[in-house]
Amino acid sequence: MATNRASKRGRRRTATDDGDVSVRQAELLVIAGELFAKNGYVATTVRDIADAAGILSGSLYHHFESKEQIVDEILSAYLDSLLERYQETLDADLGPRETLEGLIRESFDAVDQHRSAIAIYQNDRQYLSQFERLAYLPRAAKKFERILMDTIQRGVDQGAFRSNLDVRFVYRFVRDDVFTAGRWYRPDGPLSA
Amino acid sequence: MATNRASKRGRRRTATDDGDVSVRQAELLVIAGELFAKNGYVATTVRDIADAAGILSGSLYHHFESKEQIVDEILSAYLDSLLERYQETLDADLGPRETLEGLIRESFDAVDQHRSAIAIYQNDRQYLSQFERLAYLPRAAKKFERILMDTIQRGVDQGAFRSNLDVRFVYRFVRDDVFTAGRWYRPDGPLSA
DNA sequence: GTCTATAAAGGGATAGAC
DNA sequence: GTCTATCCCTTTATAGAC
Repeated sequence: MATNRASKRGRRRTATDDGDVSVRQAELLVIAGELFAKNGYVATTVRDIADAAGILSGSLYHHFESKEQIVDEILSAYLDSLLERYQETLDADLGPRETLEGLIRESFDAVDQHRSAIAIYQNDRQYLSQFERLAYLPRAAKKFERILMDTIQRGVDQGAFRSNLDVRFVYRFVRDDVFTAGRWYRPDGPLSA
Repeated sequence: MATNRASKRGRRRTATDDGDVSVRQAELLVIAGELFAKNGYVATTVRDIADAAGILSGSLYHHFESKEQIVDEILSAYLDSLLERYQETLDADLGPRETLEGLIRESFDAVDQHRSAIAIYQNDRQYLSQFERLAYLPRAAKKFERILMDTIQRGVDQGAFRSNLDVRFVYRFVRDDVFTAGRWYRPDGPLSA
């Protein structure tokens, strides 16, 4: 998914760029992310981003090839990181309850590092999916859904969770709560519903 | 709030218009609402709306004075209706638990009639609030928050709810679940958390 | 109530100087 | 790495014919 795309993608590199996103690019991504998260992708203009960064809009195109690339960098960084952590949790081969708790904890931890990305993902995913460059968004959503639902289903099958649980309902519950970015998260594990 | 504004507002009335939104206007509002809900307010152009309605964009301005008015009509209809139902529930003078259940039920019932409006309210509220015409949005949000939190607090004070309940947490929980439009609502009353 | 035609403003993006 | 200058396109909105 996004990782493959990133490596295929030909970024405009400068001499000081040793292979990853440059420091200046990273700064600009943070600024852009906050604006996208606050006002939405479409409502945020490249001029808004440049203004906030203290440069002119034309200068942005030294760092990024398009507005789409900017949001792409933000979202793929978030999704790649979260998926990687999910995979590690699954690879630990724990029981269903511990796995689910781990997945939820990873999701909540991501809130800190990727607050803007989560808001953008939540609000603009549907709109952004129309662009080929961001076509991985619905695929990522399905992937996360499958991981969570499989884990819940496994818990029901093995008797770790109540068998009358509506798996799809629990999934929605977990997803909505996790993605409601907030500061009220303590690692308890809300598994009752 | 929105009700006062609506009566103050001078709408462009036609001869067949007997005081409320005309049939054609209502049709157009449904079409516009679905587009706004799906793609967002900014990403939806007046041409998109006109196309979906089978007319040209200029013709829309026979029915509405601006794009802002269109979204205003959609959102104020939703908020006015919901607030009215909330008020009726409060006026019934029930106990805290029954009141809260009633409020939640009303919120869920509104999902059917105002599905588009809810999505718009959720996704574009912050952006739209910058327009004077829609400055009532944050005020409405605060009003609903106050009603729900007062009810919960009353329940804690009177011993109807557990006293170690974090009132603000329960409020967020209720709000997020209510506003997650879905088809999985049966009137149970999730008061445990 | 809709269409034609168009005005006025703002959007993303580019080329080349510095 | 940023600025100047500008192109081209899309957007909202209007005026008047039908």
